Amino acid sequence: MKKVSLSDISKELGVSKTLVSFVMNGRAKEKRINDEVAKKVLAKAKELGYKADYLARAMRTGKSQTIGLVMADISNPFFSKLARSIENEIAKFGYNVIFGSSDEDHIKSGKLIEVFKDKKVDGLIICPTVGDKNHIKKLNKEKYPYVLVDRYFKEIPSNNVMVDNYGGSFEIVDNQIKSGRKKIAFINFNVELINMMDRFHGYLEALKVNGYELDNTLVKNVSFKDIEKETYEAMEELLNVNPKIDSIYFANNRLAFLGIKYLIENNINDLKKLQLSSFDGFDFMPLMQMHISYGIQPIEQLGISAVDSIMKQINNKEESSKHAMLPMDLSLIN
Amino acid sequence: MKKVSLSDISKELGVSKTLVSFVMNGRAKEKRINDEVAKKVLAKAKELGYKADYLARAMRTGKSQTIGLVMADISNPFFSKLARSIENEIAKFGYNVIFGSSDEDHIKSGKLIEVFKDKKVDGLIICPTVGDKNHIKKLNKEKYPYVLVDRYFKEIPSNNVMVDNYGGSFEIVDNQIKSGRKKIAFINFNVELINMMDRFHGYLEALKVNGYELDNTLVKNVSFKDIEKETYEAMEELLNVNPKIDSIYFANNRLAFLGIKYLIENNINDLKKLQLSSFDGFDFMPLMQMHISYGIQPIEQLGISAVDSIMKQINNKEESSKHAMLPMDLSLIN
DNA sequence: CTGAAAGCGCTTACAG
DNA sequence: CTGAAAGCGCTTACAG
Repeated sequence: MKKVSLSDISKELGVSKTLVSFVMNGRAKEKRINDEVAKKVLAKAKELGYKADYLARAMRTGKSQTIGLVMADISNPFFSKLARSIENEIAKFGYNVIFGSSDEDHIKSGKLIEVFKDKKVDGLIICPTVGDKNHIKKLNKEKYPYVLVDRYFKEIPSNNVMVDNYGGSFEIVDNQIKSGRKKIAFINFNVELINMMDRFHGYLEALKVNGYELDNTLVKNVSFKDIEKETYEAMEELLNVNPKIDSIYFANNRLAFLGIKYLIENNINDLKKLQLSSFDGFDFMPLMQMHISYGIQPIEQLGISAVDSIMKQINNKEESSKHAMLPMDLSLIN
Repeated sequence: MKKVSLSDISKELGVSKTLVSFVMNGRAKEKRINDEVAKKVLAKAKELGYKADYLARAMRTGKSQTIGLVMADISNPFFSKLARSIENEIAKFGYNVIFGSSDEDHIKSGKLIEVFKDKKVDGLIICPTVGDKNHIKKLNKEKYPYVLVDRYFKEIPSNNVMVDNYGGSFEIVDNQIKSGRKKIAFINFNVELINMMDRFHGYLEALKVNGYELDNTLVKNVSFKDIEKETYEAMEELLNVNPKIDSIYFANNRLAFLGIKYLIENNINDLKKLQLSSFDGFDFMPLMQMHISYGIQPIEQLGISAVDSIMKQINNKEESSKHAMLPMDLSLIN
């Protein structure tokens, strides 16, 4: 089963490669090629099992029908669901996706971006890390099609698709307050990711609107690398130093998972005394010992919007710097 | 920042493209190129910011430095963790991975395999679906590098990396019996995936070894597509028809999740009466209301072994049809 | 309506 | 030790 090329067809039929190429690319009408000839070409192509060589075409046209997806960690459910949504949506355009995980390390994400560009992806979908500013600036300068997902930089113009972190966070905390909680602790990451900052600001605003003072001893920031240890430490400090805490709000599901793990391991499970909430959840949250309020991120829509943006850019239909924001869904417990 | 090509360097330096190519590919010594000349080339390449065009090279050499990963569903934690393991491991060889989800549909997986081959991936890592036999046979015939993961076909030779489904399943059920359970129900998928069949056989063997009779009313098989509804139905039938059931064993974590959801929604949570076990788990299983015994699949090792196999094949170091089997880890509750 | 030819940026057999 | 040249399989401006 040796490779069939354009020239095999052209030779067998005694026509030029040009003609065959036009026909195979569906440009027969446009190029006003004789119907009979076009049919013959198509038939012969089928007979020989011709399939255009992807690499040759990609090299010539500069289009690879592939996009690159750079995110923090494909094994994290948020990202794997996002990846799936992107896969499904972009398949509609005949595209595939090549992916890489940065672990929130901008050295890694920078390398991934470069490699994917080398591999001539037609566009990039990126969940940028804090240090990715320069990479984004570079993409802007090169006018390389890309869209940021889940995070962006206020000071750098970009196409991006975001979740309403601020609004969702506000609602969750506001609900805690409305259900009578007085001392609401907050555990977040100690990085300057805009999505995490916005969640903090939502927390602040909910306090303010309800006439609560911010108590800095109630706010803990843990590092991404040492998340297990530091979350445990944060829980311990919160509960020991401040025994009046009656609610803990986790900035994401991983933190919530670890926090709940701590509580269960330490037999702290009186939900009347201590209520829990999390910015986003896992499927299993409703099945746990510790009931918890949580937000539901519109992950599928996030992927759809990202693909929409990148495909518009690839087809030159979109101006740059479009900021999209999707609302959160909430599962609240009183 | 226009593209710098080989010939740019060769022109500037007055040497041939051949020479530049050799130097850039680290074959200077081998080709016994003058050290001075080689250094000059390297310096000029650096000065100009030369980077070999990936597509041109790939077209010429037929190597894309990319592998294709075909699995059931990237958003399923098992597969997303596997994807991550593969990503990490293959990065060590300078490779990237392009992925696609088949949803256990062999039409989809067949298409993915074809597309990835079109895109000239150097190898494929595949979690095959039941209907993929012909696709695998075709790959065998073409001698295309691939390795099966998590499933394989007994009647078709292949390189594959498996988990010890039979042994792990045996241990789990044996543990239930040893802890005094008399009527152990089993919920599985109704498909002929070898991994699921092996889990069933492990269940059978544990019964047999302990002198239990197989009671067919205790075994339920649900479909992949209608999993939620059918798992609920299975749970209902099991518990109503057979009130003496004192243990339910789920063939995978998704089934366990749904089964537990059913139990919680129906307030059935007396673990003394009804014990639970699952072939594989989720991180959160220890945190749930319903305690459950579960196996822990060596996912990371699965990815590492798969990459090992595929890279050996790509580098022509491995004969075909190597069957690897990795042991399960268990988290058992009495 | 159709074709000869150039070119994308590499690699490599061949020649000296 | 080095180079001229062919070729991978396409696409497309140009010419008629």
